[in-house]
Amino acid sequence: MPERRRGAALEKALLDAAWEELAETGYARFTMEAVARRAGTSPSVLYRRWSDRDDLVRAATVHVLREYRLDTPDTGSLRGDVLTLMREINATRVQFITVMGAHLAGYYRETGTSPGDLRDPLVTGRAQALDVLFDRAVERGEIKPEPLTERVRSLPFDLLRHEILMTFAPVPDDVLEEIVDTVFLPLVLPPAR
Amino acid sequence: MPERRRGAALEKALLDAAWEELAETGYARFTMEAVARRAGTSPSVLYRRWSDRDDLVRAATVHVLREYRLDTPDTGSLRGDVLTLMREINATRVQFITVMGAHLAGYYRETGTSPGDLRDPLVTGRAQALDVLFDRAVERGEIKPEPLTERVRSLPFDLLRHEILMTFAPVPDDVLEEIVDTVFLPLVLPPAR
DNA sequence: CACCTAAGATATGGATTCGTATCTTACGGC
DNA sequence: GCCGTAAGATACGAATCCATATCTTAGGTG
Repeated sequence: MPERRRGAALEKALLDAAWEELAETGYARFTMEAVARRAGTSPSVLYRRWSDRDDLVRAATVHVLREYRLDTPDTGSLRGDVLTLMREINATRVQFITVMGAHLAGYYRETGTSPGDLRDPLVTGRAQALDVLFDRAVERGEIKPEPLTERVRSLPFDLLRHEILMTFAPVPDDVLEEIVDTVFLPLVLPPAR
Repeated sequence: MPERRRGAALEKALLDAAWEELAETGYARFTMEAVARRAGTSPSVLYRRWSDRDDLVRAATVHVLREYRLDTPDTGSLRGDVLTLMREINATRVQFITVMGAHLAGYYRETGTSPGDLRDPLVTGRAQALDVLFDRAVERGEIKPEPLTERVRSLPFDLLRHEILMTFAPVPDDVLEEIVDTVFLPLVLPPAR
């Protein structure tokens, strides 16, 4: 009677369910049975694909990671571009950052990894978008052609991530603007005096 | 034969054991039996004081929080003072920040709180130390008398916390210096040009 | 249309842990 | 030196969850 999913479609449904479960109940209460129930199937289907709980957690994380991609904004100013990126992250990644930073603690312990190991692939992807963005700012004459250090370039995003990790919630927009206007831009723009 | 601890001494030993257990095995594998074993006693002693697991976790966190206090450095320069504080945090608080930021995820979920709620009492305590420190920098003529925003004042510590949360490890000293020299000081010192 | 693979349901053994109950024994107060 | 309180040990029922095994059935393949 019920339609029976197969192959890739089923696998995606399982991984999505696992991720949602991770986000909602956390790693400590992450059970195979709950994932199966959420996906509308049974534990056997999970064990057929992943050997145990941690294997599934790892697969779900990688799966979600692959879906994330930011496209490069072009608002005409460095301020607008960076703020657009931050707003995008703030609107779509709070759950991911929360899970990555907090709920996976048990996973890190068992695998000897840390949140940075999950973050790095994302960051290198974003770094390319940032390259374009800073190049355009140089062309417009907004900033000097000397390349910025990686720390300064990632500064607004590090601060945003920090805020999210402290509050487990989206960051108010005026805080985003504060970060850009009182911390980031003063460091990269030539002093206006 | 064995000496039997009582009252406050016993309670402190129990809370310390609970905290160590939290730091070493994480919240997910935090069991009453393990805490009791580490403290050299039995579960009944724990249940006599705290109604359940989360109650003990909460008490242990508050207990450790109360013990933390930074004394205000006076090295003769703002750079030295801030770096001294950062090195102190880096040397003594990595475990606490890791537990606070990551291992307590389950606790936050149940209590509806977030790491920021645990951090705030610490920060307000530190803010007073920072007041003294910035006042001295003004007196020395290092920085202008206009008060800095809270965001800029806490910037090096937020970045330090962020680094620790990403790596679960102490931050290399040259990274601390990089944060201070390429991000913090350029924002608070008058431009040297 | 017959066959085979895998989906999905269900049962289960084993391990872990929670929280309570019961008992003995050390220690402090009087 | 007696006595009550609480420390500490031990046992236990109930619940949870992991991981596997077994079985039925849907759906794709030929």
